[in-house]
Amino acid sequence: MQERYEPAAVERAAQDYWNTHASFVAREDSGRQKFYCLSMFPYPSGRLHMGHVRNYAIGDALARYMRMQGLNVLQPMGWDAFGLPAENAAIANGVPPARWTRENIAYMKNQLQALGFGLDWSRELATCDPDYYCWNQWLFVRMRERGIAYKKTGVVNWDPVDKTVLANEQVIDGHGWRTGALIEKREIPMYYLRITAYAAELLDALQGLTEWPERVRTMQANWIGRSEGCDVTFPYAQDTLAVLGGAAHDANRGMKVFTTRVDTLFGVTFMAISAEHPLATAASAGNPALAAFVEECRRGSTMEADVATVEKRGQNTGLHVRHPLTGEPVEIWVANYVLMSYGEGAVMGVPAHDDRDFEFARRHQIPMRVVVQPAGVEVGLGDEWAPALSATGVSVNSGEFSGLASAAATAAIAAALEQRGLGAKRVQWRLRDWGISRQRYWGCPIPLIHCERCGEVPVPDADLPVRLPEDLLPDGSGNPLAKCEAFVRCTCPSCGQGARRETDTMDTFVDSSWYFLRFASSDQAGAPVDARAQYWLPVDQYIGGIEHAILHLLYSRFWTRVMRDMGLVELAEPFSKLLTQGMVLNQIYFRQPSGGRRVYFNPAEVLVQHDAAGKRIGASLQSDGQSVEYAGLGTMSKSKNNGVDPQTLVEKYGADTARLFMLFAAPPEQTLEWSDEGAQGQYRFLRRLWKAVYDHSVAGPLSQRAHWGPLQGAAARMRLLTHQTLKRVGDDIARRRVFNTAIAAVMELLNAVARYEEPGELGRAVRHEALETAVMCLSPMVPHVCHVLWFCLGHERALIDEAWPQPDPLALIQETVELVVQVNGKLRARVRVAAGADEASARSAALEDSTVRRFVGETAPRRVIYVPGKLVNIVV
RNA sequence: GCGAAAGUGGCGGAACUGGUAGACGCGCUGGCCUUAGGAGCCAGUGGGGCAACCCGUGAGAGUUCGAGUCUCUUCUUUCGCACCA
Repeated sequence: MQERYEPAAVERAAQDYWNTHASFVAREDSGRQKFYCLSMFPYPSGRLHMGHVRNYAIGDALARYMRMQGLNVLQPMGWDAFGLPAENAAIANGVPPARWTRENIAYMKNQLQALGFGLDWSRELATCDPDYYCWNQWLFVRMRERGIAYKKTGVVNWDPVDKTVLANEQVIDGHGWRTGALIEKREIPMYYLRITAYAAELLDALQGLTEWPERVRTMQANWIGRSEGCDVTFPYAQDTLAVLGGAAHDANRGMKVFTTRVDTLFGVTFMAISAEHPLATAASAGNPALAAFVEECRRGSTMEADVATVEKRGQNTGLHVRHPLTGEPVEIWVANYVLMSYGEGAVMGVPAHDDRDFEFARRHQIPMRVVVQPAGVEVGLGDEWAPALSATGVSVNSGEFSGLASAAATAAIAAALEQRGLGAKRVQWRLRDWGISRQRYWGCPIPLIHCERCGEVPVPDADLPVRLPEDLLPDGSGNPLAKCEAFVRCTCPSCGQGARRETDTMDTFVDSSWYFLRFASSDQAGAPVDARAQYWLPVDQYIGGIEHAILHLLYSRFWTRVMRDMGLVELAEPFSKLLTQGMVLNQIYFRQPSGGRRVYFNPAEVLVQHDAAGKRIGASLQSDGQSVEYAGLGTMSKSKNNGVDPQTLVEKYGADTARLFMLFAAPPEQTLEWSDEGAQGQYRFLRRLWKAVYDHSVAGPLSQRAHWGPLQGAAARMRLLTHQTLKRVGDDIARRRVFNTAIAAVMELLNAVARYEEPGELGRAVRHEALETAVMCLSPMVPHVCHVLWFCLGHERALIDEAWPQPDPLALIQETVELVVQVNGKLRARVRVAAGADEASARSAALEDSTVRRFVGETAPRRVIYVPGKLVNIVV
């Protein structure tokens, strides 16, 4: 063993060993309990970033720990390889997305391997490979057959200059990112997946996901958004019928809305419809002011956050509906806050009992009518009314329903509506069907053919996959597939005549909605999954960013159920246990020349000045010594120039230090702040560990393995700490899934070993056990250095193949324990008592203490609280 | 706007089930060693006070023998909002 810790050599040796022994190639074995550990696969953006390192360090630590517990572990890796950045890179550099993506994959695979993650590369997949997306297409055709996939129109962001559909990300403040043109909303036909058919099941099953973070379950439940309410039809008045003409689809019925507060029906003073509502278009015909407003609403982005924060504006159509119970005319307004994509594209306006309607009515001087009197609130319609808006109470001004409590009024009014055929109780979901059509090149082609005679025809299974041509170059103006005649021209599978291929591709969320199933049988050429999925699934531990808490996880839960209903898999829930990892942040530094734009400097180039107490007092740029401004913490990004390349870190300190820092600096679920000094500190720790093992092992092998009898003094304390550490680390990893405290525990153990100076063979044996335990406990987190140190400690077998040891109960026995003594809840003393001391002896021990006596005084305690083994609280 | 979370020393964090606030690490201070290094070792480090002690977990209230932890109000920050992945 050499004295110096040299990470490069250590890591090469360990990785060579794992590779030659195929340590991480997983095989199905029905006789062994499996553990499927999955970290979300990366988008191949070019280089690994710190978020990846963190994600995979967590997953690998868990996988290695479970492997040492004797489980049959599968930890695969793949590439979420379709997506917009490849097209952006193509526009910027003129490189076809396929080449760019594949080069990135090759580079990043090298980086992952250098970090020494225990991955089964034999199952590697990339979603841009026809072997994979073939099954997206096959599954899509099956879903279309079953009515899960269907076609309807949807709203997209349209850039009128580039004449192209933009992603939300490409819309900046309502303008196109490249052209700067004002974005318009445009309706186009698209394919949707009927996720709403599974809404109830997806919601109910959340209760069974007890190993998911509570907040993720809450967010999903709110997203699915079950609400009980009532459909209400407001019959059209004569003026509206005249505008709609006889052709309108529901002209003879009326305007349908959904409400959760039908008890406020008598408070309706207006109706609000979306600018995209058919009636809005019809009413615009002879009304220039309205037409201008509808036109204005068509501009701007489709994002809900934008729509919801926009100033609530509206325009009266001058048309009316009739109140379903009173027959009174009600004005119809077009309002910019009503979404066509949610519900019916129309809402009833009850200003006195809804926040948004209240604001809208005030702005447009629409009358308000109070119809619910909450208990103990003055009726008034000024600002003071705001807290009462959504309250329930007793119905007033509601005809025959006045005097009923809100719940009773809801039931009675719904019944009255139903009797007239103008309404019915219904459950409404916030969840909308999933639009999967994208007018983009770098994605999975939707396998459809448009034939003039036969209409829309799916591509027959035998002709799948529809291969995406890989040599096209997007230029920012529309989908290059649409201009590729070689792709578009085809023959109709049904009539044999010339036809045109669909050029829309699928949302990349489709790709990631079932990749975890494919890993179980990635070499299966005849089906998307096979019987091996039954062995490996569900994923026992899924790890990924909190930003995926809703969409990706919900789509995957939906997709798995669809495959279940097709008989392809038996499970419904793909992920048993979920860990949502926090983001990686770094400091942001900049200078702002007067009148100029901010120039950002990478924190690595910045020198921070401290005062004598260690407080940060300023920062300057290393190169010129002039000061720079500190702008706080932010996620690592190019625009803020605060990224840290993991490659540099690995080259400087090695993979083990990179992993150790990521696991030590924060618990997995919290955000993590990058710190160069922190990483150095972890490197220092690994060096100390190395030195400790070196100093111990140069003295030669142990003369004999110890037979542990009862020990005394320092040796007993050392063994106690050793086995306490083993217990703590196991609990931290297996139960709590936290690594920072596990690592801290080993640091404490190593600090104690350094202070433990007992000479002789007994001392050496105790020290040996402590060091062995430290190496064992750290090995899931820093596997390379531990692999080598394990051999240095005299073992023949590789550490990865060792079984995780049990703590020795004998070493954990303590004869006395320290009790905290409080007087009136304030800490006053500590006393040692026998381990199993009863209340009487604990109490008398506490009262013997001089400080305690001083605070208790001469009077008898009013009450004494005793928590065995922990504390005595004397109340006086 | 709606939904979800988080606020603890100079900094990252620990305190898991209501029971010792600040483990572990970084930074900083002093010292030692030295073929001088961004190395290693030792000691100190929440604030106040000579001390006994007192004060301290974003702010404000409450429950309790006891609150960082539970309840309510409030402020700030972060994440998601359906075409970024």
